Amino acid sequence: MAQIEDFLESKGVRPTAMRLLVFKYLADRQAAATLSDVEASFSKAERTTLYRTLKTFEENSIVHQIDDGTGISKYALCEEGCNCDLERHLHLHFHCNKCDETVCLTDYKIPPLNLPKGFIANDANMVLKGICDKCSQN
Amino acid sequence: MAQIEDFLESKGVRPTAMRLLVFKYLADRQAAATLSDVEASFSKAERTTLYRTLKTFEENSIVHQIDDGTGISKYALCEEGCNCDLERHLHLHFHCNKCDETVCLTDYKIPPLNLPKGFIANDANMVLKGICDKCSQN
DNA sequence: AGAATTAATGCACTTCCGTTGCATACTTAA
DNA sequence: TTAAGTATGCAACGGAAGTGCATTAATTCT
Repeated sequence: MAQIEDFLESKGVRPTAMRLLVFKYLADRQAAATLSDVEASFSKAERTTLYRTLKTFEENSIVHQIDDGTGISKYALCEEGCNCDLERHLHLHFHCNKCDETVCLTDYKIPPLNLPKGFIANDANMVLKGICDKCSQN
Repeated sequence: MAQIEDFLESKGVRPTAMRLLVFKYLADRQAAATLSDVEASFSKAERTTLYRTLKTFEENSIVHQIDDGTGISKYALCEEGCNCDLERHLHLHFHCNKCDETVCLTDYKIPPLNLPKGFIANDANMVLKGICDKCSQN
């Protein structure tokens, strides 16, 4: 917990009790979490507070937001050493149609592409959909 | 218009007046359209009707839905010969942060990837974000 | 330490998009 | 022409995102 505290401070985020708990929740989780997911495990906390906690984390490059095509924003901790501002999380995300969970495939970078003249890309989002490793075992 | 009529029928969709107009609207447009876009140009028509028109088009592989990360579904006509059911529209989409329009880059296919063991992908979504050709000229 | 300032939280409420149910109008087939 | 099926219009719901404001907690300054 003390480590988390230091970490949040190093990111310029005040380590309040709420934030520590939310961070821990995300850290203990393999899959990306929606606001509702977080809400469900902190029944005592306000939706808005959790919403703003996630926003704050995102603004300070502690989590990254994932748009996996379900229409609901999900959040996942940035990898250690992931310089979010520069590399913009250009890794893959995988959404399982069976368990409906979305995970980061951090080792898989989005392949570079030569776009048509005039198009300048500075961000990318790539989501693969199918059956994840856990679900394909059963 | 008669061509459109035939085309819709060949796709198993009844060519009603509304549908012909919506199809024409999409065909005359370069960028993908949101429901609101369509709504705005058919002020006399009901939101729901347009909504269902787009759904019907989608179900019958006339348009494909695009999730460009703005959180709002967009729709674009399928390319001629695009066998939506089989190839699943695995082309790129480009979202311009300046004009907020999303276009299909139909010539750019999503590059194949070797996923980790256990992951089985059967669909993919890839959206690049930046400045489009029109906006980069100014 | 105590007052003043700044930041975080809680509560209420709004907006926007997607979606559904049901009644009515229209089309097609018998 | 009647019956069946389909499309449209209207009303309403639900979920998620977001905002405004009052309250509480934490920090800073003197």
